[in-house]
Amino acid sequence: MGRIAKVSSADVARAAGVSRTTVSYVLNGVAETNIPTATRERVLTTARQLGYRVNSLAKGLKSGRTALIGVYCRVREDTFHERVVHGIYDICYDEGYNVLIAYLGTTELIEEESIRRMLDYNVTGIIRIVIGSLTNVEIDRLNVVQEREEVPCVLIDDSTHNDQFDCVVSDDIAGSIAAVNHLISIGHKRIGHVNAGDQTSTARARREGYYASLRLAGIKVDESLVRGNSYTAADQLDSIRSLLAMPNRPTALFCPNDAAASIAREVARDMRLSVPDDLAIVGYGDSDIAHYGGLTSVDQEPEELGRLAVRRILDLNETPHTSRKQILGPTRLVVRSSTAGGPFSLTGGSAGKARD
Amino acid sequence: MGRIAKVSSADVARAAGVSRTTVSYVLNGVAETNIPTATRERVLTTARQLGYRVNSLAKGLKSGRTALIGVYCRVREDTFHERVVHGIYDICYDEGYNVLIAYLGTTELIEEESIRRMLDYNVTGIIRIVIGSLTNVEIDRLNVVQEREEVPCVLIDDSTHNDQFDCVVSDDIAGSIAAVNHLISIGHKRIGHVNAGDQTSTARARREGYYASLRLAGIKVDESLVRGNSYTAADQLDSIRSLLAMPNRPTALFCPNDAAASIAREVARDMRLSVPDDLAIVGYGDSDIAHYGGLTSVDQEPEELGRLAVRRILDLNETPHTSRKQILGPTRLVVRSSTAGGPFSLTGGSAGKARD
DNA sequence: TTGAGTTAGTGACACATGTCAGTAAAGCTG
DNA sequence: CAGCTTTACTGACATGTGTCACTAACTCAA
Repeated sequence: MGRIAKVSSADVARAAGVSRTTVSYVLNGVAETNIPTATRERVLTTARQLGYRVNSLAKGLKSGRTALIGVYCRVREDTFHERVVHGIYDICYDEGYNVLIAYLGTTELIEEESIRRMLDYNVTGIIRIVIGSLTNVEIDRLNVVQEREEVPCVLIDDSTHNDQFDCVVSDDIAGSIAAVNHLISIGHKRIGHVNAGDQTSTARARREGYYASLRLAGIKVDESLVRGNSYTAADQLDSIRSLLAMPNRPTALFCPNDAAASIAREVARDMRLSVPDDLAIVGYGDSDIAHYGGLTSVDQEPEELGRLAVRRILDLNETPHTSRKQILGPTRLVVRSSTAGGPFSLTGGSAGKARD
Repeated sequence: MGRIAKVSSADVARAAGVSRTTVSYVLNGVAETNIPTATRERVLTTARQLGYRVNSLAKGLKSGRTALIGVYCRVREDTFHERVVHGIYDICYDEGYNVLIAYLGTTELIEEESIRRMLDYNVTGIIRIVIGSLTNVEIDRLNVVQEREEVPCVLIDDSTHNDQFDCVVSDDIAGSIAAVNHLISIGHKRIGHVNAGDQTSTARARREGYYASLRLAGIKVDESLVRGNSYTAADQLDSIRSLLAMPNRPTALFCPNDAAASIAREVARDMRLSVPDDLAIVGYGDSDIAHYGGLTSVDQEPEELGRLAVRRILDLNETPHTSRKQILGPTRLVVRSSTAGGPFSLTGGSAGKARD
């Protein structure tokens, strides 16, 4: 009934009739020592029989490093974080790592303390999922972690500081080009862009992709079709209303996130504009909003961003002093009824599934 | 440049001119030993000056328990998980705990191993976020954790096994009653329910709430208005189509999740039915789908479920042998345009915010 | 036979902590 | 001032590892 005493390597040693050192050598596969296969097998089988598991705390205490990876972000925003963390766990599981997570609020104090607590567990690395942009205080703090504590840090979804930190971002330019190319390919020429400003690297890249696509297609850029300067919903609502109020309004909108696309559709509904006939809409991120709302969108495959980040941490852990690297993740256009017409169906996209 | 050597309690002892034992007593506030305030202060200030932090690994190794709480779930489903984990972190932060997270796939092996890894770190407790229902294998495994390893377990969002496990669920009956009451209050009498079957406790409770609300209002239950028997999208699509194809079809639908509500709206659109005039729709969960799609929905406040679960774990940790408890979390009806009409606005609900 | 070299393995330390048992000094009491 | 109690503190052990340095036994060529 009571707690089962955990078996230690000493227990295994006793049962196998060897010293604890031998057990350790066998279990860690130390190459320099030559242990005959007979005893090696004997140790391994008794370890298995006793259900031995290495004590992660003791191991970490001794070695100064645990198989833990810390992940944190400020606040929840649609399903992006969660998909990233899912990808992070994928690789961590395969590599024998565990994931320590923190959801910070807006207070600086909490961030400081949360990072310290991760370091208290001697994590192998820290992944910061960035929404928006980092403050100077945050940058300094991460620099301390990286330089002084020598714990590798990787940023996800922000390449603004790619000179100071390793970062993993999805290829927003390629994704945006695919999105706008799609609109062009179904006949649109006046395509509006809900600009999200210069603050974030994602907003800059998505706008850049928009311009690039038009250029590639030989469509002259009309600057009056690019409006807005932040990701805030209020600003997006304003931009969309003003775009659709133009005398020769755009026939399609490329939005930098699904929230904006969703707002656009609601505004269109208010204006009695039919989607996609009067107005085609493309969002970005392939969130549940897009999946369930039938919005064409660009999937950033956040899981893959998470996987890439973990792999980078593990690389840095083996060869610490490589130069900073920016890694691009894939994107994928998911076409739905907001650009394609036709009746509603359940297919397409990977963002969401039914839950209870 | 190099790694800063971490300060140990021995360093503090040396600097303060006392023994390590004294440092330990002061820092842990051991009551039995009488340490004069002078030395106590001296120890505390030198600890602060040196930036001393207790080594969580050594502490955990010695005490057999770490300030870690393990959380795991099978797969991502809209934003529910993430909001729960956010709430979990809230309390964990306040109480000095860290959160270990695992996103399992569908393989049994991964679950077994993931739990074992958490136990390898001597976690204080394990929280299982249930989507759908538990298999017998899973139940057995959690029982082992709880009984043999004596690590408290709490289930979130499933009360089916409330005799064996502590669980935290949102009050689905109350939430459903509020939702259906709302439909009744705006004049609906023929209200359909997209039934999600008997497999999950949430589905049962939401259906029960539907019946209860009708009964309270004195509306006779028409069983032909209750269709479907699972949470799968295909089944829901069938049920909704069949409900809306009835000769005297319902004027309102109460759906057991937002995915179904979203499907209902798309089906209505295909049928040229106006929402909410021809058909009012209420979802459940207040996910991003609802928030951005203007769906009236019931917010389960998943953060609160997470908070309650952590508090329960901490309680169980202090007084282990209390009997199993089922804890109910609050719900909140969020009215939007799918039942209320009026132009689109940005207010209402807490599920989502704009992100980059 | 002897010295060198190999094989197979072990003892002991260090990591940072919590805590039990012990102890020297001081204070108090009769 | 002996004897007891209290104060203020410490030494030593235990937790489970990884690993360095060391050794006893054995092999083998000269």
